[in-house]
Amino acid sequence: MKKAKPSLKLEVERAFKALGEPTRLVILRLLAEQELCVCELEEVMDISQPRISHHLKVLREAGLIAQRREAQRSICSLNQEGLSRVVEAYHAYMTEPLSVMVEFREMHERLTNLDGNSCERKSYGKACL
Amino acid sequence: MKKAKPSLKLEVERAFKALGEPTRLVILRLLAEQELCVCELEEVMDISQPRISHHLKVLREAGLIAQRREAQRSICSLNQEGLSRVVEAYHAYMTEPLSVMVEFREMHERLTNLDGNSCERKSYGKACL
DNA sequence: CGCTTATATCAATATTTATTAATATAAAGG
DNA sequence: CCTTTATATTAATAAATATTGATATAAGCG
Repeated sequence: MKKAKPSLKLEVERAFKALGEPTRLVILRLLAEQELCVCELEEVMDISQPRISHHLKVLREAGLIAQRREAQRSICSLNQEGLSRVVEAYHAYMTEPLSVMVEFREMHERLTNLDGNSCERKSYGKACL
Repeated sequence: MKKAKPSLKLEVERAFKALGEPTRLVILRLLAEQELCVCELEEVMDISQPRISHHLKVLREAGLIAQRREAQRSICSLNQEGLSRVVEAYHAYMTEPLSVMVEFREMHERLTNLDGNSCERKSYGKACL
């Protein structure tokens, strides 16, 4: 069976996490210049091959790049719509009603019930001294 | 003295890193509903106050939220242009010529000199057996 | 097939980041 | 001032992620 589609929130988190790492930002920027295979990235960036492969996997799973085989080589290319997809997902996440997102069920309830006395409720002890 | 403006790459990295974390994504989503002070976030999210403060700092430094004082309270609000700013910075990062970005100086050189023999150069030993 | 090239995966370690508990600071109010 | 409320900061710990070194897999070649 294929893996279930992650929630909007998880999808957004995964994409931004992939984008928020220096090595991966370099890979993306280089792929913006031209397609590169793994060993070329290795040579240009001067870092180890497993390290490249690891980051490529993260980027691929976030939908930011594509990889295809060509003989033994794995050719990497930038997914041009990558970021706009992420931005769309983020926008959907930010506008989807809280009542619709399961992970917000309880928080939505508490948010609705806010009465302006949140701080007072967290008394700092010494009450009975 | 004020701190120097970070490079485009660092700016982008910081913003995406701020966005790629589940607790912060919740804070952002709640602030999309309404302004909230720290203790309200604490109550709605049901997590500790220092934890909230820590994440607020990260979000603030990434330019994604604003905080203002009102009496003892610190009122947090979503920076509406936050994401578009980030997207613009990312776009600038991805299109700025490699020759212009200092951190790409050496990589740009090696990229230019790629000759299609990157893989062969990384011989796997046994050459002399 | 056996061999080489190219990439992927895995387990162990290092590094970074988040969380907690304790404490410090800031802002009223009596 | 002293006290309470609200938030921030700090040091210690826990958890997540990146890196490395070793090894496995995959694809062409003789």
